[in-house]
Amino acid sequence: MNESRLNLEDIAKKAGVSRSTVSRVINKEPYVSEKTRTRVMEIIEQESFRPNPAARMLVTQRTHIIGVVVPQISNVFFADNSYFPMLLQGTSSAINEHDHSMLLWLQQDGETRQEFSHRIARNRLMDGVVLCSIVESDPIVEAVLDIGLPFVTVERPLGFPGRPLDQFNYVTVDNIHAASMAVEHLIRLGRKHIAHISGHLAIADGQDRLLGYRQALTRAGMLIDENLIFPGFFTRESGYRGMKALLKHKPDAVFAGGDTTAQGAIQAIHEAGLRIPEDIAIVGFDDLDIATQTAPKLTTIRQPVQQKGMTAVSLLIDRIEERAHGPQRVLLPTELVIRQSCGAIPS
Amino acid sequence: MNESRLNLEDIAKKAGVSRSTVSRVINKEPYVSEKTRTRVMEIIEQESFRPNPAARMLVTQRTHIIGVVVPQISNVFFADNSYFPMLLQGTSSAINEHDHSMLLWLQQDGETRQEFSHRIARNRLMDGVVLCSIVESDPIVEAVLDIGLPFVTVERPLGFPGRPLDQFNYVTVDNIHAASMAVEHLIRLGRKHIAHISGHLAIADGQDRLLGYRQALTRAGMLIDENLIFPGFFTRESGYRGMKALLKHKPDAVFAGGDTTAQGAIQAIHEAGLRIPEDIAIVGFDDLDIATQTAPKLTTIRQPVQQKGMTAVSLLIDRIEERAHGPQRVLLPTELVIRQSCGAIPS
DNA sequence: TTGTACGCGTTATCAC
DNA sequence: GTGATAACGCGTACAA
Repeated sequence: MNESRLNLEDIAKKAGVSRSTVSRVINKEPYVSEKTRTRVMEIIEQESFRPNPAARMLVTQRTHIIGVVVPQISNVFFADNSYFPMLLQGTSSAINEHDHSMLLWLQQDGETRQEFSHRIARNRLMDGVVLCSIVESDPIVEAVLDIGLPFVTVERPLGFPGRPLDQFNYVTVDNIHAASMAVEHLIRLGRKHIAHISGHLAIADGQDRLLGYRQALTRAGMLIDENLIFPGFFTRESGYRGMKALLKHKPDAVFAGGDTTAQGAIQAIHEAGLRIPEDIAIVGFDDLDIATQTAPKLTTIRQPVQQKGMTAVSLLIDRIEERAHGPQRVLLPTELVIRQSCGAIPS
Repeated sequence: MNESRLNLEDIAKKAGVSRSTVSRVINKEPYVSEKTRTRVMEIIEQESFRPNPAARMLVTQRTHIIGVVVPQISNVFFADNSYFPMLLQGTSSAINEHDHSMLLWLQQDGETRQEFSHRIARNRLMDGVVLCSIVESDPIVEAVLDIGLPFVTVERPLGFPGRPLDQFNYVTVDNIHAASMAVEHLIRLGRKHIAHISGHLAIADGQDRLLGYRQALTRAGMLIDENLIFPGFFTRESGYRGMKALLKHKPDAVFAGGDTTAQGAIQAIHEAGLRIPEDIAIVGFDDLDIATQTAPKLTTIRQPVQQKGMTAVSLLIDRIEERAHGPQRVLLPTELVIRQSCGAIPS
């Protein structure tokens, strides 16, 4: 909102019609003659008039603003990988497509999740929010539920005691199945001691990938050695530390919960003087940019991160505009991308 | 804006006062007795009432929304490095501190800069914008100038024909001096054939770093070999290609326009079977996370990216609230961070 | 098909 | 100190 600008009344005067007619034209309502419509349009164009959004919000009770909430789980946003920038590209694209605007919420250093959720809930500017990296009993989810703000999570929601889980809308990938695919690839290649550096286990993605790892081993009749499971945080650093710890137990393969984690693990493997894939094979998850920049290039599970963002926004706007009612869940496809880190020949 | 909520009138009724008094309390205005103030405050707290921002905007002509505009120069945002996430952390933090909200604008794939600038200018939700990666005669800058939207650039602005440059507010670092520091470091270590892979030369940061490179060589009495200058784009890929091209001319050192660029260059150097720093020394710029993840670790120029974002927001809000009038320029400090990529012993 | 009149929830300007 | 009341700019029944 800057300086003094024209309003509906001014345009109406210039066009020789009433304010309501101009309003009808702008909102593409019926019952306006072609003649007046074009005349009004011309003036609007010529003055490059845009209705005052605040006035509009006030009367329609809609802001056309979508919030995107990014909690700071272990600094993943601002330094560790490109997952969130890609997700934002996705949400931004869809939000733009729907003629909305994107309000971005980043958790601050030293701000608790509780405080963060308060900050979001106090703001009344949004028609709905996209939530990611949610954890069990997440205060952010509780807060938006409390104030009745429509939301979609980019993640399977975890337990929320006392909350009807069937009202949650979300978009994600089948992490369990995808993780199984990764581990089965390693099994197929003859690996016997397959380790796992998990993602953040407070997050569904992390939990489900661990579960998929377990299932794949079990299905193959292999024993699960708890020593070969290291709980990480989706970060490079936890991948590095995890691998260092795992090396004591002589794994011949690792499934990392994310590409960034894999990157850290690769560094640890190299520092130990071991070769990839000869001594240790490794599979990642996400297929971020870095997957093609490691040496050797990383075999990984590709998930459509941008599309997750886009879909989340679509679901959200459908809900806001009440085009959709029941719970909406979308599972996007994943794909095993074979590169050089497992010794399989890329077909 | 969700469902039916309470308004000033409701609170007033519960407190047994008038709407105006409640308004005064909320806006911390004087001329309210302590007694009524606390009573009203209690009710506000208890009902967790928040004034309707739309109504507020309508009358105050202020939205308390700051836009942050990120053009997509060679995909830098969503895949190539952590510069923008860090910048966003900075803006977000300051915006939050000032009780504003952050509207994020990302240029879309396939969207021209012209279209992007239109999309931004059409939106009337912002009190001001932070602009980055601006180029010469940038349509985005032209657009915000045209509509009179307050803005601050995170970059020294380039020529804008017919525009009074002295009205531009910006925050940046002294790129020329910083680049000189980097090159002088290489000279001090005895390097004779120092190459430069530049950043994007349409952007001031890119231009100024190149200039600093030239100045340092000249001051040292060294000849400038144009063959040793490769025009890049701040991306890893341009660093990789640039280094491949430069290797033909046998440089013994490289100053890269950014850490990501340096990362690409390092890869090319290694692939050529050369050693760092023995055969080629390399200095980067930014001191991003990746600077400590290359092998060897990267000597680089540190610039305070988050602080750039924070400062930009402060300047902007000062301008919006008319606390500041003249042009405001802030130069943040840089620092040479010596690691292992030049052969100097970190002191 | 068009115009009138009211309401959305605040802040600001007056009186008192 | 406090309370009416007029804006702010738009959408929308309702009347014409």
